[in-house]
Amino acid sequence: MAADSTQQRILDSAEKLFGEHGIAATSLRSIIADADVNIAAIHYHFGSKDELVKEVFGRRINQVNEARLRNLAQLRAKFTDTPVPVSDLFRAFLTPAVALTQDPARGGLSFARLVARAHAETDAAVQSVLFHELKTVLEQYLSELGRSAPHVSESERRMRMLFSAGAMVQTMLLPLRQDFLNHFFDAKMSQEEIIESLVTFCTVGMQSEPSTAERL
Amino acid sequence: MAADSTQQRILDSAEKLFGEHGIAATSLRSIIADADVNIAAIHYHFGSKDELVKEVFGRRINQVNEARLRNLAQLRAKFTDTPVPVSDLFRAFLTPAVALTQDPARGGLSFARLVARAHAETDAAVQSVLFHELKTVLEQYLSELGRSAPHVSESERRMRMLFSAGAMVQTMLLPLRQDFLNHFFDAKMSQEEIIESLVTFCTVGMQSEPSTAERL
DNA sequence: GTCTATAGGGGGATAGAC
DNA sequence: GTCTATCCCCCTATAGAC
Repeated sequence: MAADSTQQRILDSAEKLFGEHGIAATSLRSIIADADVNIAAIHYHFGSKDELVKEVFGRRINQVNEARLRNLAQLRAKFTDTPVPVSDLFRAFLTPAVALTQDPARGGLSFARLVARAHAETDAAVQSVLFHELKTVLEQYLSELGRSAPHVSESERRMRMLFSAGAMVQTMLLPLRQDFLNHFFDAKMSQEEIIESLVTFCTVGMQSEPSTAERL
Repeated sequence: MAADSTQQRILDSAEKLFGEHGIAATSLRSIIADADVNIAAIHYHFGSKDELVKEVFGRRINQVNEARLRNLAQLRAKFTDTPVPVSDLFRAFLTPAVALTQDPARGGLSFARLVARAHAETDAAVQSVLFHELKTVLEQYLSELGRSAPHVSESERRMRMLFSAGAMVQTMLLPLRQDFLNHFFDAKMSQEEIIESLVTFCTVGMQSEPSTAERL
């Protein structure tokens, strides 16, 4: 079956190992060992390590960004006369990525880890593949936020969108740090509770008046 | 002079290259080329690459965390009867790290980049060196936040501290992405404005009532 | 403390048989 | 499409002269 083809097994193993050890630290030899394929197969199907990296990202990035755009379209259809509530916008934007974190069935956890890594990456090639489609999505959400939070300046909205993305990335990394942070977070929160907590955090942060914090 | 010693030059170059390309992708050979020293010197002074990594982190992590604790002590001395305002707590916590980002004089930018990378790292060794002292600092701030934001549950406060750290990391990475994000942020904000924007974002996020977002 | 030389291993990539 | 065998490079680390 197609899901167990050589290409698929290589992509799955590469995604897992890239996420665990980083791209540079992952050798093609460790990938072929994990995927139980031959070293030559990786060059036959992908040509080079760089091309393999692009394929690993390309396979999943689209599904996250497409889900974000679908969610946004639904909200726009629902709120025709009034601006979409900011909390709904953040829930629509954040859920597809964070939910991937707890989808161990199809290796979502590995990809979540890889995305989190990529967000801290400054390499131009990785940045390019990661942000190419994300930029379009961000501009759409920012345009909608212009209607939902008109009292906040454009540059401030973009700044706060960056803060929100940062909070999201740390949330995505959370399941991967159980060994270390188990005693830092005493109470176990469910996935839904974590997402709602994140949505609230980003929403009030996006909405706040610039001078609000001085009184807090 | 001591600042130009072989060890210092190795540490400076290693910090710069680790931040730019990642630890695994940085060879000792590229470090000695940048530092203009001999390959054997690196082993003579540090023993191995792993030990060098520890030294690179150890040299600067302390100064950030010590500044955070100094700032906290000052606030505690200033607010003896009333709780310290949340905004002051975040400013005290966030400024030492973010300010490092724009201290190109002594390579602070390189280390900021490295720290940002390390925050997305799941490798146990890196996590250990990064969070060993940070944990103590976090617990002190969380303890103070317990007095300043008593209406928020303990687990929610810790969650929101994680979100804030994520926002901080993305802020630290900001100066490194000028090539890509120049057209995403139209208006240039000063370092002080960025920090204040981040402080406001984290403060209102930490303070918010759980049900607040539903109305936004 | 600093150098050269080299050991010893692992890396990506390719040629050519099947 | 998949295999074996191999090329050639770069890597970390060390030995030993100065």
